[in-house]
Amino acid sequence: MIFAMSLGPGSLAEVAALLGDPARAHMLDALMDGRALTATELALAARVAPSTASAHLAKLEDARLLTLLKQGRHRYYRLASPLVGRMLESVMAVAAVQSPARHRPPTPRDAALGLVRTCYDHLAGRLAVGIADALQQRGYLALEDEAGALTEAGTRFLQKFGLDLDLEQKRRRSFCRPCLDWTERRMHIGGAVGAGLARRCLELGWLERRRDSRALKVTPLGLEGFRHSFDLDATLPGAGAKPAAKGATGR
Amino acid sequence: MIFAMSLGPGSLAEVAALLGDPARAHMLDALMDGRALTATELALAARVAPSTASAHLAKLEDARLLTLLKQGRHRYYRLASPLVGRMLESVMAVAAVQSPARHRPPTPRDAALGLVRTCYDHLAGRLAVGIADALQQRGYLALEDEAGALTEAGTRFLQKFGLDLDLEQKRRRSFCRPCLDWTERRMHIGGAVGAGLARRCLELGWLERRRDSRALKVTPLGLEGFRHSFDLDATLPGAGAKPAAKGATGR
DNA sequence: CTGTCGTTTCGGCCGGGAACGAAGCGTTTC
DNA sequence: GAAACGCTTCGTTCCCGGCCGAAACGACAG
Repeated sequence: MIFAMSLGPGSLAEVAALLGDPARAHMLDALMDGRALTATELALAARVAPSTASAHLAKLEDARLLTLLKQGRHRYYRLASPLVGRMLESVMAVAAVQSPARHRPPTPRDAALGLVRTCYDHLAGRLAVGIADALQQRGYLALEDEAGALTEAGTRFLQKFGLDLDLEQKRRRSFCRPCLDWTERRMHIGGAVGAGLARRCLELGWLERRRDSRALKVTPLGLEGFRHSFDLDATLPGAGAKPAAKGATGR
Repeated sequence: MIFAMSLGPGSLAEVAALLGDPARAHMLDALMDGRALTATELALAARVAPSTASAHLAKLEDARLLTLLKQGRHRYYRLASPLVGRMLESVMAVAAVQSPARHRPPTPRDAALGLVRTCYDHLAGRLAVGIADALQQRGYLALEDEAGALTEAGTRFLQKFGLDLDLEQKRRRSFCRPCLDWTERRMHIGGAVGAGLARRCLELGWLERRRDSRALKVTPLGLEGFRHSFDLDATLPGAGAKPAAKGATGR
C-alpha cells in the first residue's frame, strides 16, 4: 500500500475534521481565552446534551487538542498548547476574510465582543486594533502581514507602562506577533508583547474578565487610562455619552 | 433567534469542515507549493473520480479558499491567498505535534520530502531546518516560537547571497516568519526571507522542482553550494557516499 | 448510608454529504 | 464536421457520525 502517506494531508484532514463540527468549534472557541472550563460549561457553550459533549471532548482530548485536569468531580479542559490557539486563530482569520459580512444581524452581545475581548492570551477587537494603531503612529511598532517588531522607543514606552520585557528580550530578539482580527479585519498585537499588554491592562484594573464571555469589560479607570495613554476612546458606540474624539477608535 | 453568532465559531466550523475531508485535504496539500493545478490533476492527487473532484473544488472555490483561472479547456486552481497557506501550515503543525509518529512505515518517497520540499512559498524539510540552524549559529538570525528577525550581519549575508532585501526592508522592519516543520518538528524560515531564499536557490540551480511532488531535487551544484555557503550536507541518508561532516545536517 | 451532582457509556435514530457513473456542454485538434 | 478531451451536472446509493435519553459510575455532602 503506497497510497497512505505517513504524515501530511491525512492528519491534516483528521485535525481539521475535529474543528469542523459546529459543536466542537463552539467548545474550542469558548476555550480560546486560555481558561480551563468544565465539561458541563462546554456542553452549555456548544448547546448540546452532556452526553454529546462528553463524546466530543473525548475526541478532542484523544487528539491532544485539549488537556484534561481532573479536580474532584469536575473535569477541566483547556487548550493543549499555544500552538492550538494559534491554529484556531489562523482558521478564524481565513473565515473572517472569505465571508465578507454575509448576513449581518449584529447581535447586542456582539457589540461587546467587537469592542474588546481576549484572543487566547492577548487582546483583540476594536480597542486592540486601536492600541496597535496608536503604537504604530508613534513609531513604537512595525506590524506587517507576517511579522512585527517593537522599536527601541516602543520597548521603552511599554516598559514604562509596566511590561517586563527585559527577560523576554534577552532570550528573543523579536516576539511581537501580528494577529488578524476577525471583527476588524485588521492586525493587532499578539505574541509575548500582546500577552504582556493584556496582563498589564487586567492588572491595572482597566479591563475585567466576564464570567460568561470572552468579551472584556472596560472599567471607568480603563476608559480614562486608554484615553490618556493611547488617546483611545473605549466606549461602545451608541452606549452612554457620545465620544469626544470619535475618530480615535475608527482609525 | 439569539443562538446564531454573526461570526466566529460558526464560520470557524464551516472553514474547518472544508479542510476536514480527506479528498479536499489532499487537494489543498497538493496546492501548498503555490502552483496552480488543473481539476484533473487535483482529482488524481485526491484519488477520486473527476465528478467528485469537481464538487469538492466548487465548494473550495465558493468558500474562497481557492481561486480559479480558466484557460482554454483547463481550469487552474490555486490557493486564494498566503493567508490560506499559513492556515494550512498551522493545522499541519498541530497535526505533526499531536500525532507522535503513530505508525511509521517511512515510504521511500517520504525520504525525498523529508530532505527538502516547498512549503507554500519557502523551503521546508531537513535542509531548510539546517539552513535556519546555520544562520542562527552564525548570529545572523534569531528564530523563536512566535517571531523571527534577521540581524544586520544576517541581512548583509543574505544580500550577498543574492536576495534583494532592500525593497522589502524599507516597507517592513521585520519579515522573517518562523514556520514549524512537520517532519523535523523544528523551526525553519518562512515569510519574505524564506520565500526569497527559496527563489534564490531555484534561480542558482541548486534546487529543482519535480513535476509530481512538493519534494525538490538537490542538484550537484546545490550539493556543493550548500556545503560551501552553509556548511550543510544535502545528501539523502543512505544514498550515495557517506557524508563527511555528518553532524551538520543533524543539528 | 443515601441522595445529589458531574460525567461517561450504551443503544438507537436520523440526516448530511461523499462517492460513483452516465450524460451533457464547451474547447481544442485533426 | 467529427472526434477527443476536460470538466460539470444530475441522479442514486450508502455510510459515517452527531444527536439524544436512559442508565451506570464516581465523588462529594449531609
